[in-house]
Amino acid sequence: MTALKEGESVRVRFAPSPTGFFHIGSARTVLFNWIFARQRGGSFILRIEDTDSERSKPEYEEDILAGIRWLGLDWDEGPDKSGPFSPYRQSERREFYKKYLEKLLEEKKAYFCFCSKEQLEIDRQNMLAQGIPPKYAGRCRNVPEKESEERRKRGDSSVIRFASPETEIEFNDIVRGKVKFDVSLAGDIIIAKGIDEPLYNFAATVDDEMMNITHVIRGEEHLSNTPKQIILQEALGFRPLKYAHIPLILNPDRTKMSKRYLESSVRDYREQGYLPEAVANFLVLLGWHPKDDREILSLEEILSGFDIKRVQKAGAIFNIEKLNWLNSQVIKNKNVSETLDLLRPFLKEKNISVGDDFVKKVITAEKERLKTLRDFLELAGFFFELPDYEPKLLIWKDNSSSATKTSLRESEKILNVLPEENFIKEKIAAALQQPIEKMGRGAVLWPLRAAVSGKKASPDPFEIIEILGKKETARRLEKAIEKINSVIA
RNA sequence: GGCCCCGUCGUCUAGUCUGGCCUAGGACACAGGCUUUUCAAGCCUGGUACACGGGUUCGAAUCCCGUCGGGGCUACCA
Repeated sequence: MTALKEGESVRVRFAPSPTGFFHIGSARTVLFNWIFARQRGGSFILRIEDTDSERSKPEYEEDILAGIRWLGLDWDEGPDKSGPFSPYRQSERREFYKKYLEKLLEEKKAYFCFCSKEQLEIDRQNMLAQGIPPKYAGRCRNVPEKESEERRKRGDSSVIRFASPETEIEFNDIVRGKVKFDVSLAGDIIIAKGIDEPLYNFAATVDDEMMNITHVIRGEEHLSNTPKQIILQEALGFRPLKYAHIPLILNPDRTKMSKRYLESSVRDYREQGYLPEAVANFLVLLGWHPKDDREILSLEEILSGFDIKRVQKAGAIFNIEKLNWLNSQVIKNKNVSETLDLLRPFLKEKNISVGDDFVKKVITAEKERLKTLRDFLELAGFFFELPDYEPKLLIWKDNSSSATKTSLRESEKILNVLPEENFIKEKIAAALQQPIEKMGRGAVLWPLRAAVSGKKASPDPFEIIEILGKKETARRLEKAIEKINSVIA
């Protein structure tokens, strides 16, 4: 990348439109922008592009802000804090757009267009039928000033079009290299619905200039908007910007990621019990790879190793398996109290309210099995309440029911005489040595484990018994014996 | 359809600019094994990829051309 001039600092922005919950693809765009700014001591600006008042909702804006914070990222200027270029919400900046719109109109670089949507659609179909690329033919480009004014006064509905130059635009994209577009193919684009209602390409161009943005890092879907914004900049006498279009996140069928296949909003992942570190780590790995092949990275490590020039050009399929693995690794690296705090909202959801000490023991026993925090509910639920299970679960391999009963009885007897203070796994294991020698490990331990967990898979019985304690273990063994009796009878 | 972008294991990718060190490396997933009372974790082992076709070259995943395939955009959305 070209070095910046002395004293000039990097300013990047994330400019979402609050028309839906914070999307996972947007999260990656934020991440890349944030990294870019932080690596260079620059500024990261958050700008809300809510020019579409129909679709924009305050709750979506809140969700976006909350999502960015959740990821552990921050911004220097934005709608919630004042900054040198306030306001940072486009709906509050209409006066600026109006000023530039008037300038364009005055200089005859833009004009009012009175064509109806219906007429436009007919034109479109005609061009398509003739095999010509559909674009606005410029019918209203030469409407005399007077007539235009009269028609507007009369109340004829109109939009503002940019009188697009017939030219080719070439720019150097940081990730894709040289990209060339023939601007004339797009025709005269509509830049505003009216003098107070700017549209995306126009508003974004004005703001990027006014907010002193130096680099635009955004998703590939904006690649074809770039030449439109460049011709607007040129017409307005604005500075040129540098661009980086990052590859899209894809569905398994390689189309743009959507709800059809996978959860696509950040809040979904949070609610499923993914941790922000894992999500950020995963997202940055979609399109970029660390030089030394170490893939489990903290934000700090990402910051020191990431290089936007090395990001992949092709889109990347969202591979949930890898996210799961990364998430399990992050969980494994948390200590017990951290994990407990992370788990609290999930526990609350299920109305599990037992002492922290007990939950901590359960966490220790189950932590390495968790892919997500939510898994804890399913995996460790039996510690809080014994699930109902089939009697045959108690039977080890092809042992008989009566042998299973004998084994369970034996274990029960031993555990009943084991003093409460000796309910720690080593002592429990030692106490059970005798029947194990007599009947074999599987014949003793499988029924025991099934009895205290009620599940096909769980931590080992010694650990479970220690956590459950003498009383609860006895209760569960009794229940198991009842069950096996019912089979025998 | 038009414009633009892209194309290395099933997936994410290293390598491509500056051709040889690539009999293509890593990770996830998968299979097998070790451990073992189950599951998980951990450790070990394994298989699978340069889209295709032509060139250029002593030599191509890497350079050139073509073909095919995929995607994005083509709004009075962003």
